[in-house]
Amino acid sequence: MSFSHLGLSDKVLAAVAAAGYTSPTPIQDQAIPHVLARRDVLGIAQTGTGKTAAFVLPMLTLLEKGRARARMPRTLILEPTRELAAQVKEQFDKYGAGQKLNVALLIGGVSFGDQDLKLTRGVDVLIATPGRLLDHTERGGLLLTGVELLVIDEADRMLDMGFIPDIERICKLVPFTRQTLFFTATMPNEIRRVTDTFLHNPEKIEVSRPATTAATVAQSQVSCSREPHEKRELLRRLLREAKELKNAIIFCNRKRDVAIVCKSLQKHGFSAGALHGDMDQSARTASLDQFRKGELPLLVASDVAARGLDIPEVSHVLNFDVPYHPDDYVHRIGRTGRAGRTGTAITIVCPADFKSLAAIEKLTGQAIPQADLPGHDASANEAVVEAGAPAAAAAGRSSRSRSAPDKGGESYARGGKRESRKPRRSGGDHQRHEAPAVTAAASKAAPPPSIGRTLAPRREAVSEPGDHSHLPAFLLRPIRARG
DNA sequence: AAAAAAC
Repeated sequence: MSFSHLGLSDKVLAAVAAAGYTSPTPIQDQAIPHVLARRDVLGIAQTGTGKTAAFVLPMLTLLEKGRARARMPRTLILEPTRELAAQVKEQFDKYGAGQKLNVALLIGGVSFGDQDLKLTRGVDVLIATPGRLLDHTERGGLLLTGVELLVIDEADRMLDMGFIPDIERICKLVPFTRQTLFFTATMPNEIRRVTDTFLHNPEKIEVSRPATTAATVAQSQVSCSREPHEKRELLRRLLREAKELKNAIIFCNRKRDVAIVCKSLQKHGFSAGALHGDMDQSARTASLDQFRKGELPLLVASDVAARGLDIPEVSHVLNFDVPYHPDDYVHRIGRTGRAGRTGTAITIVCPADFKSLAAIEKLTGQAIPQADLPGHDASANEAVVEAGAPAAAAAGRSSRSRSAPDKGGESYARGGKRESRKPRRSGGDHQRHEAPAVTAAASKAAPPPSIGRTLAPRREAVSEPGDHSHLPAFLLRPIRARG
């Protein structure tokens, strides 16, 4: 199988070959001919399936003809986060280097004026997050009446983030006759409503969900008390003792904890950077760039980094917190073990997390084994297993089927009020549906109860701040870098 | 519960 039969132009084929790709992924193979035939496409695909190139490559071929007019972009791509938007732009820069294309990025957090200037010069490809795009249209600096092709990417995530009303507004600003490419990982009712309204006789392409969690990722959990201080200490131990750690993303549930954990690691001599949505855009970009280049081995991040970001060669994912929503776990650990490489995912679990953990094990259909950490006090975890086992068993009786991708359907069905930008994801909806039996391991017999034991005794410090004797050199902070 | 996204 090669790219040559898909109908791409010679220029694009040359760029693909130069990038070292020889065979298309299933979504590329199926979508590209339809895009080139100017059909609408509904692509149901996860990130990591080669989805971006599935629209970038044919768009480059289509854009070889024609020229952009001032303030009237020819194509428009909508992305849920700034980082994803920037990542798509990189793909255009990479594969479109041989073409004189004007590609503009309209995202928040950066200068409005520069973007406006670029729009006046005419753009072939406009890549945007919804808020900033609407800002430009409302100020009159941007006309969407010349858009020939519209891409809506990560639609279900936009739904989670409350962007659907914005998407609908934007869809009404582009010509009715445009071509639309629509990508989503799942099809909840609210998304189905959007596709029914805005797609014309779409070609539906569904690529098999990559096994929810890649087999190349070794998963484990480590118990801990909920004391932030002890969690940070455990995190340091995990980093020190991790095998074959090259670099790691450390996920926290809250932005403030991202900042705290990052600072703490730095204080203890680790070379770490932070990434969350309250940082200014230049700092976000800087952290991500340094991490990608390998200059920064540790990235402490919120779920802004959980989905879609392409960071090759992440050896470890560490969940400082168990994510609230099981899908987020799958996305987080999907940052490692990519492209057939091996990866390691370790999750720190406190007693209060048993529900979230049971939901994760049910979603992935596999129990997460305890990490082997000699001397680590597991007493805090006995409460977890004890409380978690009945929950997992109950889940086996009444949970949803994983073959039904439109999870939480009814919870999305109502609403649609413009002013409500709140996510409508209903927590705990997994309790209401039915599902396959939970794995044997997850429902294994619970150990004897240890009632009332929620806090592990304070462990002896593994090392004092400033004692970096066991820390590999590359994990150390360079002297007087990054205050 | 939290995060994300416009000034």
